[in-house]
Amino acid sequence: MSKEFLFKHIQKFIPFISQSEVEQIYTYFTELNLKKKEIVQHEEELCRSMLFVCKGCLHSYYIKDNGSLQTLDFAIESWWICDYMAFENSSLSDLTIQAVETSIVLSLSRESLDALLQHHPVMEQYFRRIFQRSYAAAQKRVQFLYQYSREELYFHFASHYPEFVQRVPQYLLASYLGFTPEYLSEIKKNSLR
Amino acid sequence: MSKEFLFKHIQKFIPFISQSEVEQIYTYFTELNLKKKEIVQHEEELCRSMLFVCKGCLHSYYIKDNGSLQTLDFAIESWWICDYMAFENSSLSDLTIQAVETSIVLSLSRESLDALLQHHPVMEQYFRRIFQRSYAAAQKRVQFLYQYSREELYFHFASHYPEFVQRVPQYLLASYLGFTPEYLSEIKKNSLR
DNA sequence: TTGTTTTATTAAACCTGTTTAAGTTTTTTG
DNA sequence: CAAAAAACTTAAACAGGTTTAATAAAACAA
Repeated sequence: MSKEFLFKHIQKFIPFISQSEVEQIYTYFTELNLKKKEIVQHEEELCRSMLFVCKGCLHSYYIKDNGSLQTLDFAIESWWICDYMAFENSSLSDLTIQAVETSIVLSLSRESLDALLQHHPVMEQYFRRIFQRSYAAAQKRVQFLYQYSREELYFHFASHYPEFVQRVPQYLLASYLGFTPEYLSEIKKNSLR
Repeated sequence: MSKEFLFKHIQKFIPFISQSEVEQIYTYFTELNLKKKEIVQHEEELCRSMLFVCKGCLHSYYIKDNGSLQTLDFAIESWWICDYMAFENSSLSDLTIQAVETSIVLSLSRESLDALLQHHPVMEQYFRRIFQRSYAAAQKRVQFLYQYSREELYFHFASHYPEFVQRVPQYLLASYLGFTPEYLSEIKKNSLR
C-alpha cells in the first residue's frame, strides 16, 4: 500500500517523524495506477507534478532530431522522477514521462508541495536531503559520461546495477547510457571472447 | 565584504531573514582568499567543505587517463562548488578544486553545515532551494550533452553566457563542454565563413 | 497457437570529434 | 622590457561510435 511505503521511505530521512504526521503528509499526494507504456507527462505540456515511484519503473525521455528516443532518467521504487526545471518554472516539460512497467506512483503538484512545506516544515529537511543526494548523483553521472568510453559505461553500470539491466529493455538502457542499441549488441558480442 | 555578500544572497532565497540572524549564520563559515591557480581541494584528499564563491571563479576537474584536464564545474559569484558525493560520504574527493581567478570564497565544513542546520532550521529551506535548483540545472546539462553536437553545445553556451566565454580560458571551456581545445579552434574557424 | 509487433543482432559504409605535432600569439614574470 | 611560459591555431591521420538495412528472436494479443 502506497501510504505505508511512503511512511517507511520518509522515515529513512527523518527518523523521528510520527505515523500520524505522515498520515497528514500523505493527503497532499495523489496515487496513480499506471499501465505499462502509459504516459503520465507529455512533452510540451505543463509540468505540474513530481512523481514518486512506490512500485514499478518509469523513465523520462525526449525524441531526438533523427526520430529516435533518448532516455534521460529512470526511476524505480522509492525514487522521484520529474523535469525539475519545468516543474520549478511551472513551464512546459521538455520530457515525456512514461511507465516502463505497470506502476504505482504518488503525484505531488507544485501547489501541494508548497502547501506541504508550509504546513510541515520538517519536510524541508526531507527534500533538502533528497535533492542533495540527487544532485550528488547527477554530478557523478556527468563525471562518468566524460570519464568512461561507452563500453566502459556499460560494464560499470552492469556491474553496479545487475538487477536493473535485467529489468529494462536493452534499447532503453543503451539510450540512457548515451549510445545506440546496435553498439550495445557489439559490446556484448565482443565481451564474450 | 563577504558577510554582506552572503547576506544579500541568502535574502534572495529566504526574504524574511534578519541581518542579525545572518550575522550568526556567518560564524559557521570560514573566509578564504585564493590566488589565481591556487588549489583549495586536492584530488584523493578528504572532502571536508562546500565552497561558496563571493568573488572570482573556481573550477573542479580531474586528470584523464591521457593526462589532460577535464573540467566538470565552474563556479562564479554566488555559486557553490564541491564534490557533493565525497562531501556527503566524508570520503576522498575525485576532484581537484582550483581558483581560475584570484578569488574570495566562504568555506562550510560538513560539521559546520550540520551545526548550522540544527541551530538555524530556516537554512534547511535555503539549502533545499539551492540543491533543487542545482539538480534541475544538472538534469538540463545531461540533456544538452545528449541532445546537442559539440558545435551546437558551444554556440548554445556562448549565446547564453557570453560574459563567461570572455572570462575563462578557452581550453577550460572546451573541456567543460566535453571536447578538445583543437576542436574548439576548428568550430570558431568554420563559424567565420 | 498463430500471426503481429516489438526487441535484438550483424556487418559495411560513414562521420564526428581526437590525436599528434608543429607553429603562432598572448600573457605573465623577473 | 625581454624572456619564458601559457594559450591558441592549423592540418593530416586516425578511432570510437553511428547509420543503414536486412535478418532473427522474443513478446504480446487475438
